[in-house]
Amino acid sequence: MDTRTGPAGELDWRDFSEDSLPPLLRSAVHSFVAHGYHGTSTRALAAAAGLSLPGLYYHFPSKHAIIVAVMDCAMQELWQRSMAAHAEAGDDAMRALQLHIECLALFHAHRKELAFLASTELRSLAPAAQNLHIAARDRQEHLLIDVLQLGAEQNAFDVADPAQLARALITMCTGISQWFSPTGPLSATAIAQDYVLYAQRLVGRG
Amino acid sequence: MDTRTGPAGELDWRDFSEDSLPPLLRSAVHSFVAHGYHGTSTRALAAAAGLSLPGLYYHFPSKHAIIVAVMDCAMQELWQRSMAAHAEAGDDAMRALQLHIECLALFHAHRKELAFLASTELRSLAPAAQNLHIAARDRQEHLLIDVLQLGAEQNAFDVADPAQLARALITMCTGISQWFSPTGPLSATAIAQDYVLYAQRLVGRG
Amino acid sequence: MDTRTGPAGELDWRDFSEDSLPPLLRSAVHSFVAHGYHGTSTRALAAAAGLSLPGLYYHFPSKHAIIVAVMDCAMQELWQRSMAAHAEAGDDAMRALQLHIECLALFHAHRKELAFLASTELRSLAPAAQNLHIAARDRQEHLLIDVLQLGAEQNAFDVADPAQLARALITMCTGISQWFSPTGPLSATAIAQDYVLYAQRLVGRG
Amino acid sequence: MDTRTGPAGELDWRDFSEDSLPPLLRSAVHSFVAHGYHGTSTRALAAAAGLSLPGLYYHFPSKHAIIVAVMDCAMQELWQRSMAAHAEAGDDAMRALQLHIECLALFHAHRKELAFLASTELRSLAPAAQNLHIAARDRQEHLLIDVLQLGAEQNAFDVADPAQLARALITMCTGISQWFSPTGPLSATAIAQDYVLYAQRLVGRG
DNA sequence: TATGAATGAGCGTTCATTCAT
DNA sequence: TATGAATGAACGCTCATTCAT
Repeated sequence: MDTRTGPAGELDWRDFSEDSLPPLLRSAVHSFVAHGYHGTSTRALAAAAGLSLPGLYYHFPSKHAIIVAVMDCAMQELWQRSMAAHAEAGDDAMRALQLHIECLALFHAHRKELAFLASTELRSLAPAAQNLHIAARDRQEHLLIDVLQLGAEQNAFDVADPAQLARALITMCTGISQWFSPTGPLSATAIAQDYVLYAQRLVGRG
Repeated sequence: MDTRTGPAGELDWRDFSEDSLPPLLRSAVHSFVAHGYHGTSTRALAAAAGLSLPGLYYHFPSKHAIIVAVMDCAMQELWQRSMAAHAEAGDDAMRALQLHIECLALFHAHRKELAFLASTELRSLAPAAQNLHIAARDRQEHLLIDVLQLGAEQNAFDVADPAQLARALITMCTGISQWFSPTGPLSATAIAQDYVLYAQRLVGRG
Repeated sequence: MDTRTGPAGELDWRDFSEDSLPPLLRSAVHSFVAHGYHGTSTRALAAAAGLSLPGLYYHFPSKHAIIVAVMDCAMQELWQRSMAAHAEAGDDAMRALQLHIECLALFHAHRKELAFLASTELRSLAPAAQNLHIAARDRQEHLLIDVLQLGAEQNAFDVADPAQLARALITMCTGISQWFSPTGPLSATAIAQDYVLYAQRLVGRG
Repeated sequence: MDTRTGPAGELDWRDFSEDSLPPLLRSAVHSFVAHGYHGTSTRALAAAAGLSLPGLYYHFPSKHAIIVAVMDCAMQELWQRSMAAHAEAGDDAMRALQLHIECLALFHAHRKELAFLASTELRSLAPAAQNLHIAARDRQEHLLIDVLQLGAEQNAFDVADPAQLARALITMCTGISQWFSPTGPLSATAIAQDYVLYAQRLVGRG
């Protein structure tokens, strides 16, 4: 929840040039996406990471801890980027919506595997971790609801049920992670622009 | 609201009063949704069905065959309802869009678990079954793409990239299965109406 | 142990024209030879016999009872043929040896599967049945030992250890069931003649 | 009775003082002989080896791999001993026959369980492994056929059908593994001598 | 007789995890 | 740090057998 304000500079929420995960988690994400949490064995995780099985357990206390780490990274990265986009938008509801959707779309395109896991493997978490992530997800969702609510109150948007529309917008963006391909015809940036247009239309101002 | 137009036997695509699954598959859907395919043991499936483990294997040759049966039912039911909706719409692109979205939304609300599985457990299928279901999913997707294309050509819609928008619409509707609750404040019918409005706006005619 | 003496005539111990097993046991022998007792399931037995599984259990109380029946048939048939051959031989030790070996060789060629089982699946029998068959096998073996002993005492044979030689002769003949083929170059009759010669040589009178 | 003729490293084919199997395979042989491959469970194998079930699978990838390893050892040991015996015999056909039979008899007595398995569980092997072992068995059989053929051509033996007689000799020796007991009245060496005599008689020179 | 439906026990195998080295 | 060796528990599945019909 720390949006850096120090000399190193504000986070550029549009920059996905650096990978956000340590190598071990990177390969774990790959495996989890391909076969699911329960469909991935610790041996497979170790092999994918180039480690022996006990080597894996040196870095993480359990298989569960690995997916928790993955999902923590996912939620944290999305949250920080969302906060940065929000900060850039200022008080304008329409601008906030545009940047929020752009942020969501970029994230689900550039971090498609991570994003996919975050929405898929919630059920695989132990109850405690699950509750934490549901809270984080709700917090993230409310960011958008608040934007829609604000826009509706300001008559900037024609939106009857902000919560309902927020869910529609979010799942729409989440879907990107299921079909986006970095080698496909559409760049992440182009997709994000399209989705911003979709969002404008959905709030009745397209 | 009986939309049957032909002789007895036509499907009323808005009628979800009857369950579409035999009891054994019904309980399997429940388990698979809760823990995923790989997270559900055959013993759990048998227990949920009120059977012993060999009893389960009397009815299905393998665990895999169970999820294939489930996904077959899902795709087939959605396809038949979609075709019926399409038939009701006739040649009007806007009407076709409205009924298609209504159909999708109703299905993902009323059959939320079945629909959720169909989009979640594709990766758990063996290659052959997977290919079959990818083909069915693509066929289903093209139904909507064609509507959007037609509307665009007729200038009924303002849509630049029908395939792209179709994916957005579909994932939007698919998302319903993740949060809809039959005991929640919104009925499936109400949600479907909202989503039809969303669709109209997304094609620039809302 | 009954060597028929009635009007139907003495058993022709060289005649293998009729199958000695009811069809169900016939197909069971086939399966047991191919995969062994423990490698053959009751389902496989039922299928091979053209029966349903409960149908199998109508005829036999258990899988074990089936192999017991098979082995009973094997031992009984060999015993009866051996007794008939013996009766034909009369008091001449050399003639008794010749006919005994001819009998063994013919049996292991013409009834190769049955004979193979009888020597292979003894270990699969329950203790009680196992003891019975070991006794029958020993009785059968003593038939030959007695012939050798008699011949040795009469100086018809040059045999130091009749029991030892009997085992050699018997396993030699038993081996026929492992490689004999009814479509091969050697007929059962020809093989039997060769083995009679082998036996004569082994008793030092070839 | 050290027959080594070359530099250190030549196998003494009459020396059975050392066990030829690692302990795990040793106990597996025991179990397989007692109950057959299909009648022996992996749990029984593990228990006999003093391991837990996964411990067994740490050393071997499957139950099948265990019996393959056993049969490989059996065939290889017999082959090496046979070759050494052959080398010792030189060009003399009768001497080759004598040593070959001595070698077979000693092997089937001293390695009775291993030898018993090699001739019993061929059918339990998967097709690929089965073909390999059939080839090895045929190669082993041809060793003796060639000796008989050579002796027949040299008029050292009176043998009409070398292949036929080879089978008789081999099954005769194989039979030893079924009744030999190290605590019985006959030593392996004594039995081997008897069987050499049998062989001499069978080739018409006893 | 024959079978559809079922089951307790056990199969071969793999799981996540541990620990001495 | 890293690994070879191990394990209790559970996996998907099949076994021989039964019984109502």
